[in-house]
Amino acid sequence: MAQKPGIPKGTRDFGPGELARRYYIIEVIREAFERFGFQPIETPSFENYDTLMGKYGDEGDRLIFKILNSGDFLSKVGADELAKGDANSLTPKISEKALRYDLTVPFARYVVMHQNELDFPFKRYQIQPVWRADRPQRGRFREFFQCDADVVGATGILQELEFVQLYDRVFDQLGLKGVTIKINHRKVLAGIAEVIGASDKLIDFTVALDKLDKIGAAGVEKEMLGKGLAPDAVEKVKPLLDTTMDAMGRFEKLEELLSDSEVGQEGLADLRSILEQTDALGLRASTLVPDVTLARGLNYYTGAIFEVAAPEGVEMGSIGGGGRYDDLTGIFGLKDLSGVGISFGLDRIYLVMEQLGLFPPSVDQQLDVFCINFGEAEAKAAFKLVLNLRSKGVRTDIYPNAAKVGKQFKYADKRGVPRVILIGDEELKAGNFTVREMKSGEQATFSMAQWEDFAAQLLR
RNA sequence: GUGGUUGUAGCUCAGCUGGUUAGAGCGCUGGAUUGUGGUUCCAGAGGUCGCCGGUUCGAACCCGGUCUUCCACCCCA
Repeated sequence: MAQKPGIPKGTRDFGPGELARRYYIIEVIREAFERFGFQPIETPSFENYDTLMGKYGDEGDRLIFKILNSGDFLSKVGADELAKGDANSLTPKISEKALRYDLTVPFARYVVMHQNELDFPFKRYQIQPVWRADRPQRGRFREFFQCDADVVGATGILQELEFVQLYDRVFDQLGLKGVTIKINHRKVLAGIAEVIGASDKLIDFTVALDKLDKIGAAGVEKEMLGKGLAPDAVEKVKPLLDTTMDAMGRFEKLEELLSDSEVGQEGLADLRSILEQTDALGLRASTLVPDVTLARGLNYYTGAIFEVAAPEGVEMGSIGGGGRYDDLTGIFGLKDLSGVGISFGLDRIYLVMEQLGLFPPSVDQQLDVFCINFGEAEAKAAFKLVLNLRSKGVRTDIYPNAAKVGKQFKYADKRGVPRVILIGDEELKAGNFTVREMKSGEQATFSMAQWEDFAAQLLR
């Protein structure tokens, strides 16, 4: 009895057409990473359970895929414990491994484990899949690729400036215009919380603030009150919730509000200087915008926070994010090592580019020449020519058997080949090959001896 | 994890208040055309109606469960 095949929800197969486009994006990102001096690393797809758990907050823990122990996974569980049915205390006993949830925490683990081999500041990039046990939606998958660049062991905002430029270079190369790079600062958020006397509720406060776009000022106020923030504290935040004001306007309000907060001032100084210097350096495809409501990665970011929004009119969550974490390696025992990094969401960038029709046609053309097979003797000569063309870097293929010519042409057409070579008995006798341009239907005949000229012409 | 939604041919979808043999377009295969694709014409193949169970004389259609899709939360690339 054959079973019906399927793949787990939130996962996808990729066909040749999709992969050509994905590789194109990856190549642009990779080239940019290397141009900016980052070095590649890879880490295992699964880590020890304890390495990942507790690093992303309660919500994050829930979304981590746990791997069931091999063999008798119940051997360490007592009968009474099993009967209790408490999943939280049971899980660590039956699972010692978990699928990578992001690339940042594994990187921190890598840095700590290899600290004696690394030259600091260490700049690495990493392009690998990560897994989250989330409920899928458009642009949200349970298996997806992140493309991360981080530097550890470097302080000073030159790094932040560099990451903004890196984002911009990639989006410019991809032809993705109108991207917004939003920036905020963890110390600014801490400053606001301090000024309004809600330092102990920092996370609740920022999570609520982050929803301004979605639920509006009234919704944010309601959520803050619901989370137990004092009414007069919420009142003080109100000026920041004025959605009629643009980003810079709200930024100025912020400067007023934070005049008495030392942390707040530190954050503002960073932000101001990143904004000013970026302004002076210029950006090609994107805009850098301060956004007080931006709050993410609260469990480890300590300085600047980035989030990248797709161009206006495209319905898509963030296509990138990042920030500075002063003590990420601290949890693994290596203190006082500052890190900053950003991430590109490959799968979402793909969807945005698809929607905007930004893939160049050349990406979809994966074969330069296709050779028709007319029979044994003809194919022998043809195959020689095919190998010659391939040796020069021309992407060439030949039909494996002497099927009907019409069928072979149809196949060539499906593969999107721009030109077809014909070597039938006429050409074979004369020592020629005929080239048909599929689009125009024009045909030209070359002498076999001219194959190098023909190849050179294609590669121009 | 919560609430909702979707599932019929390879793809996009029809299918009436439950009624006989479940349809269309595109695609696919073959032929018209044994050295010429993308146009045209002709013929053909392809479905346990997501899966399991229930109600009924009778279920693609109604009910329950389950899986899947998409959406809103939560959170996030």
